[in-house]
Amino acid sequence: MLHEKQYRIGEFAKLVGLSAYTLRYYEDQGLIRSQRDEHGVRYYTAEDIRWIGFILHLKGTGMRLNELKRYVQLRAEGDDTIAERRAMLQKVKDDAEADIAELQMHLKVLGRKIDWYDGKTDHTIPDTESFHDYLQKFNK
Amino acid sequence: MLHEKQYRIGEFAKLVGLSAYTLRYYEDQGLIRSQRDEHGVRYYTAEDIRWIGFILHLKGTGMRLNELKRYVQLRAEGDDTIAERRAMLQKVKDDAEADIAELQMHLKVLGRKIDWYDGKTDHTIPDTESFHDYLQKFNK
DNA sequence: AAACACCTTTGAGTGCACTCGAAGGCAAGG
DNA sequence: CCTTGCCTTCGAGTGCACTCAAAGGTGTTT
Repeated sequence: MLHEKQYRIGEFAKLVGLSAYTLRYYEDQGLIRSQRDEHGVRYYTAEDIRWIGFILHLKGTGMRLNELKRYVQLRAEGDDTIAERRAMLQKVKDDAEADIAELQMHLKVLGRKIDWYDGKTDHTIPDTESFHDYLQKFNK
Repeated sequence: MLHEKQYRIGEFAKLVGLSAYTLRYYEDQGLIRSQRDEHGVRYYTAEDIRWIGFILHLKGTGMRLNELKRYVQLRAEGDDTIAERRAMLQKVKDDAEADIAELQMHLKVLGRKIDWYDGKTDHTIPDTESFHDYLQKFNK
């Protein structure tokens, strides 16, 4: 504990894959905190790595900075806000799952277009068959 | 054929779920074309609905307007560009699939955080166990 | 006659999340 | 002593894809 490694912003930035600019920006926005040495220089610890990691997971699922701010604020308010935080995450999760479903639907059509190109190229699909007609076959 | 329904921009916009502004913008960008009546007023047909539908699938998989422009341009150049178009679509598909994989990885953590909240709420996870510790259990 | 839907060009505004530079200053290391 | 890395505030710039308004026009419907 006493000797936990401390990272200054430059090193920390590389470690978490963000720029120092972005880390300061996130701090301004209230998403992260930093400790300061006797000269006011920021430093971070392993705990901060975990926290950034977590918020990057949230961001990665499509959560916006504003929501993230709200989440962080609730966290600071203590355990009474667990239900609300849980609900936020659930919504983000549901939304992301809906996004995936939609994406997969689009990908299906894209895949069929690729197949159609292949069919045209190797003449297993007649020259006269349009992609639209080809697509229709799957909607039965 | 002779009596195929023609849609003016307002009606067409509603039909495809875009604004008239956006349709004109897409036309400027060379993504779509429109026919004109004797007064210069745009009109669209069922064929245009299919085309917009297709480009919305492409956009939906993360293709950018610039790529879409390139794609449309290749299409206009004829069948010689099929290989290149196929390759574009394949790349977009691969990228989208990678995005989904990443998203699912983030969602996994998010789901575990939700479970952890539930565990805290119903006391099936000890008060002392941090989310980080809880998460570790799954990495074996 | 007015309202409505469309047309044109042009240019500005929006939202999000950074990203960077200026300007001025402190402290440690080679 | 000079470079490097950090600090501050502030404001501007970036990229993408729209989104809209201005200003002036045509043609159709009520």
